Amino acid sequence: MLKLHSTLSGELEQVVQDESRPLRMYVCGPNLYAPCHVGHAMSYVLFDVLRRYMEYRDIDVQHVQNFTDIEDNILRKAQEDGVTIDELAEEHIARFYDDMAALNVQRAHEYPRATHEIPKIIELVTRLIEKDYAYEVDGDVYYRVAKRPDYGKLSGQDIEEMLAGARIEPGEQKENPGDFALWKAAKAGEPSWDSPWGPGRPGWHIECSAMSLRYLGEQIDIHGGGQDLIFPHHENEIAQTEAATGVEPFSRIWMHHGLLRLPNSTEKMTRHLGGLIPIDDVIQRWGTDALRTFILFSHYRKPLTFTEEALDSAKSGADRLRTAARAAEDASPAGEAVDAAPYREHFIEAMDDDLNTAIALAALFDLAREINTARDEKRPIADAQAAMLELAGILGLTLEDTEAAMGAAPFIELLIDVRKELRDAKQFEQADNVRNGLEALGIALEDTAEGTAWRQG
RNA sequence: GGCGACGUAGCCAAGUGGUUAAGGCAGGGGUCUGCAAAACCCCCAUCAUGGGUUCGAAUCCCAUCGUCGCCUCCA
Repeated sequence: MLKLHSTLSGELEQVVQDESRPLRMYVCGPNLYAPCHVGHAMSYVLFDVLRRYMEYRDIDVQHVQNFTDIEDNILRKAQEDGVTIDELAEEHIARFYDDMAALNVQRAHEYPRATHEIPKIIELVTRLIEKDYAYEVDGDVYYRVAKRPDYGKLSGQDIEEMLAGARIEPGEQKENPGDFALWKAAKAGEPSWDSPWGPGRPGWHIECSAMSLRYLGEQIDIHGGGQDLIFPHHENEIAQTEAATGVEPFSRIWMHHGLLRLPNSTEKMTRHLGGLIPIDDVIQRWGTDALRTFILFSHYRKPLTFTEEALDSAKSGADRLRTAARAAEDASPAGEAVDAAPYREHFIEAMDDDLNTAIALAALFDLAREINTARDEKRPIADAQAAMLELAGILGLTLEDTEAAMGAAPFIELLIDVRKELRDAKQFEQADNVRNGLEALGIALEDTAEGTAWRQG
């Protein structure tokens, strides 16, 4: 039984699928004003692993992730670049899909965009006004926080405390400093949509509520995102959605992960501050398996620091798994075959316990050792290797050589033949030149009793 | 100031009351090899500090020091 920690209850909650429908998972996606960085990769890889594992455990998942394509940063960036917000969004959505493919992240079932959901947003705001949870002032619509006694339940904040510290920006006409905008009246030059309150645009939090309601219904099973979204974003989503539907809790489980920190710093990575690391840079240098291994080496609720050393270490580890999973079995194996069952059980036990990927990986490393030992002893390993690839696949690890290396395979084989002739002639110096030359290109040769194998090193 | 986390070997990191504190990386010593590489074997921590609770604590409590996140637009 899979259990996940919920921020709302502070405890482990059982993940169970309602028999009448798929399990509903909503993950907060990016705001589309800049490319995604490694911190986003960490988030999306985590939820990808969660989904893959749930599916492995025969849970049918409906996975929705939003694109927020209207908010202050996007308006500002579009203006700076002299493009429309739509053009800006399209550019970053295309890049997002490329990044997800490179990360081996499975596509969500739906990727709704805020600006494509305006009717649903207006409907939701209207309902909140009707229920007296929201009020309109000069074309702005605000959520009335004080009407919700349990406001703050997710972040553990006390409403009185928060209101004491909050401020009203100039030009805002809130009843209460803690109130937040559901709808913002259009300013000159900004894109806007017609609404019962005049032309305007949605506030920051409302789009997620609207999209979640439209694509997943009034109550969902898992709502996820980074810990930086707990307040105010998710707190406000809960307030809006529960007020509008009367259904509590809006999401059974609120799942939040720790944030990635910058190298040479102890602070989190964020696009506001610069110094970001684009996802494709990391994948080009270390590879997808290494990046995913780096992320999964620690528990998702803890912060993680991005360092080159840690990525190198993760890459070496991933290579070790790949070597064990891909090594050729002896031509005529004999003796006791490796039994992967105990490792599979260990893996499942770890994953069930709030997605303990560090222990799940440890189980794979233990299995790798046993496979390697059995291979040395010429015992059957193929079944165990298949099990290993299956379990690694749950973590989204392919344990494959890159396409570039695969494309070069015929040439590498040719050089191996040449080197063999040199070795047979005891011309070791020249043979070593071939090997060293390949190594410089990232190809390592390994001489075995059956001949010479090569791999990416 | 409020709320929430965290501090385990050279590095990353699991473990949250009870056999010898997972796993990875790096390092040292072996086996194998023409030499390597890979692989395998062996070695490498008493858990920030100080108290306390307990038969027993890295695990619970208190204090101290240090670090981080959130407290309105960030995964």
